[in-house]
Amino acid sequence: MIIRIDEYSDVPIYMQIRNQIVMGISSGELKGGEQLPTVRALALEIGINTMTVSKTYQLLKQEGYIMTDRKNGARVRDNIAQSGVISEENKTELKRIVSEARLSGVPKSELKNLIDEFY
Amino acid sequence: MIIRIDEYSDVPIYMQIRNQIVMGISSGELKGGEQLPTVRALALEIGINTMTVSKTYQLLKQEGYIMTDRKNGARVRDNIAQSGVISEENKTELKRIVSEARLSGVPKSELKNLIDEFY
DNA sequence: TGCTTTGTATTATAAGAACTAATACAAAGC
DNA sequence: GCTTTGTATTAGTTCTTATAATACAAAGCA
Repeated sequence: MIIRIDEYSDVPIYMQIRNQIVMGISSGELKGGEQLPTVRALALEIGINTMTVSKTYQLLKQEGYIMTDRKNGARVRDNIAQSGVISEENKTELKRIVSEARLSGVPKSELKNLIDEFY
Repeated sequence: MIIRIDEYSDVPIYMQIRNQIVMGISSGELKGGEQLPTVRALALEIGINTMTVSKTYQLLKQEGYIMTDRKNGARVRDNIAQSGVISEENKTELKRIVSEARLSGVPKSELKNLIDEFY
């Protein structure tokens, strides 16, 4: 999987990596049990510090998306816990996005189409 | 309109205010031409610095949501420009939210219901 | 004319987050 | 023993955010 960093984005690098991996898991591009690049390999590929990647993996591990150990490196978890609910933060973010889209004249149907596309 | 600040949030204060005003405009709670609180009044109410509120208003003004002048203070714009498209940032954010929701076991229908609720 | 109120500008400062750097360590495999 | 893995440590830089204390220009009003 190719990770692309937007250096002009307000989103921190470690969060951009985290988000792309989460989206990769959801889309099926990254499958359960699949090995992720080593922290050193990914840091070298992107051109950033190894600790930044390490912190990304720690975050993903804490969130339950991946597992890490010194034997196998980092791998996508097979059974990701399903809370069944959307976090309050994401709900508020969704409301903000919908509000901005609505004020921009984007029709509701287009938003629903994006849900279909991303789900 | 009541502005509530979550002091534990990662979202900066000026951005929390900005987002709540944008959502207020979209929902209709804030109407075109309506006067917003003065920077000093809002700063006092929330318990923050006046410059923080001022910067929020400058941002909203730059984005085309409000108008400010020394005569009338800050008012919601009557005719907000409609680009008709969703920004790339918001599209990516939406994809992230949908991905996380899907991995959490939230059904697609629930996301669409939220679109209906927020639009 | 003075006073008030409006948003805004200025300058300085503090605090925290993000990222880098250089190095080292423990655990496991070969 | 050597390598590779994630991780820990310590230090430092840079940027953003927010505050503080004033001050200013423009307009309304008494």
